[in-house]
Amino acid sequence: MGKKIQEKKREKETIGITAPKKEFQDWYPELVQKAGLADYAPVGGCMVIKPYGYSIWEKIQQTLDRNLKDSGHVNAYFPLFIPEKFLKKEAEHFSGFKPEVAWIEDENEKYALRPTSETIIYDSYSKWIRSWRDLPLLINQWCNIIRWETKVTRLFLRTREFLWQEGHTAHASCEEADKEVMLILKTYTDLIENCLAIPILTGKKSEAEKFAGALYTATMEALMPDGKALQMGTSHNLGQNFSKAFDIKFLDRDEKEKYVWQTSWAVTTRLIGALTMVHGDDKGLILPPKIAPIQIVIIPIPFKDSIKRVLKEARALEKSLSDKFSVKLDDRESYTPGWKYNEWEMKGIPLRIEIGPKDVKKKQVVLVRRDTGNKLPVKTKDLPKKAGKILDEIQKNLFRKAKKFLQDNTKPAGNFQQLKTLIKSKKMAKAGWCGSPACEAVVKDETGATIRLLPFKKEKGPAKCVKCGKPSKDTVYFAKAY
RNA sequence: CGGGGCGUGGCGCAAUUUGGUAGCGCAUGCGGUUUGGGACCGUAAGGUUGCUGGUUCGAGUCCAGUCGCUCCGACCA
Repeated sequence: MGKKIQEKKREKETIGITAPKKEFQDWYPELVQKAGLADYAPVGGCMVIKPYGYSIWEKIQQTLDRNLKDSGHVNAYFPLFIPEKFLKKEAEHFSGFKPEVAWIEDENEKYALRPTSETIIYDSYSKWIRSWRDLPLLINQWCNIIRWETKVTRLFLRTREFLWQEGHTAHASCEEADKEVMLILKTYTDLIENCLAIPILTGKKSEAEKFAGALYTATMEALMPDGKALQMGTSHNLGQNFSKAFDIKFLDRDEKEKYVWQTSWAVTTRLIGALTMVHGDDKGLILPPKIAPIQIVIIPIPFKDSIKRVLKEARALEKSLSDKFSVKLDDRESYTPGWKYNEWEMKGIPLRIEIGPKDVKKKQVVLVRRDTGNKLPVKTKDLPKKAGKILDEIQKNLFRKAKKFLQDNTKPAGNFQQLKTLIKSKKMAKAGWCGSPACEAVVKDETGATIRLLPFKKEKGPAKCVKCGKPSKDTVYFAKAY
């Protein structure tokens, strides 16, 4: 008897996620696969985004696309293949991307599979832009990107092909381009903090870390549970580097011919990886309500003598909730309620409604929060209002928890030894920097950490450079990165 | 690109040490009983052991090569 129970227990442990979040290296890929987000592909370095994972991407797309269109951006599509001579036109850009470009060729020409589309798009811009009246030009593209990484480390975070949107704008002045960079940063921040509930730090990249070919790069950085920073999105002011290389000129109001000022910016399917890592727990994924493809799952408790009545009630619930929320009624007969609880918890559905014969009798349902696991009986008539309120709370709670993690794991480093210790203990370090690339390089060499960003607003911090001890120019954030 | 690990039904594993013709759990199909936290009984189907070659009467097992996946570094969204 004891033996049987033991066997039973062991079996149970093999269902669902077996690795706890503490064992982060195992937990993450297991969760991604078991929650139905993605799978390994039969092609080296590539992944299959499964329907559930893709539906999260679609939610991200919808949210961002709407906001971009509201601020005057339009979508277009450019070729996957970029002639080598285009890619070479901006020297810094080319040398930056060269190591990870995949090529195909025919008898006439060698083509890059786009690692990013600045060059192919700006060839068109040189034809389209003639006058100040053509500006600003605000175009976005949703597409796939190829970067032939030598090795793949993680689903969603590093693959040879991934999905993204890339915005490419042209403006009459540097100030306008600056404004665009910040507008996009704000749009991204809204997506990432308000919808994905992931707190971020924003600032500029150092010269060493900026986009190849940019004047400067604005970045959003989030901290993952293993202490590594994840770049969530970037927005670059390209200055006139590309417009000079691609001859994108316009006649301004003052009748003078000028080169345009450009920006480019992107977020990728990597956001799904961040979402998974930041909010997930031992039971699986936890999706913030604003990005969850399914916000509420209804699980009927079927007893033989009451199943019809319960199902009828469950369907009525689904109908009454579905104009306000995205609802799924799981009325599959071949799975027990307990099985379904675990399944939908693994998939991270924020709110579960249980309804059984007892509830029908009492004109109530039981609400269960994914983030806290709390169960709460609610009168059916109060349900839409109450559900909305709880979903709001879950959204806020997830952000609050992630914010606390970010704060608790960001510590000041007064000297190099402290910096080393912090990085080793998986923290993000706030430290002074004299501004010299040499100090930056030594830190990277000896700790593995890079400058993730220089905050836009100068922050108070250690007065001396963490490496050389000279007066600090900026307070910056160091961390290892994905 | 450097170092480690692993490739056996869909998934997780056993059999490899000592060569003898592949087994278990989960999942799946069917029949039935069930269902308030991963139900149970019965039954069926499913594998040229990553690939190529070698040794042998005989290879999942030994040898060589190769491909893939994965972890740790370097590089990168």
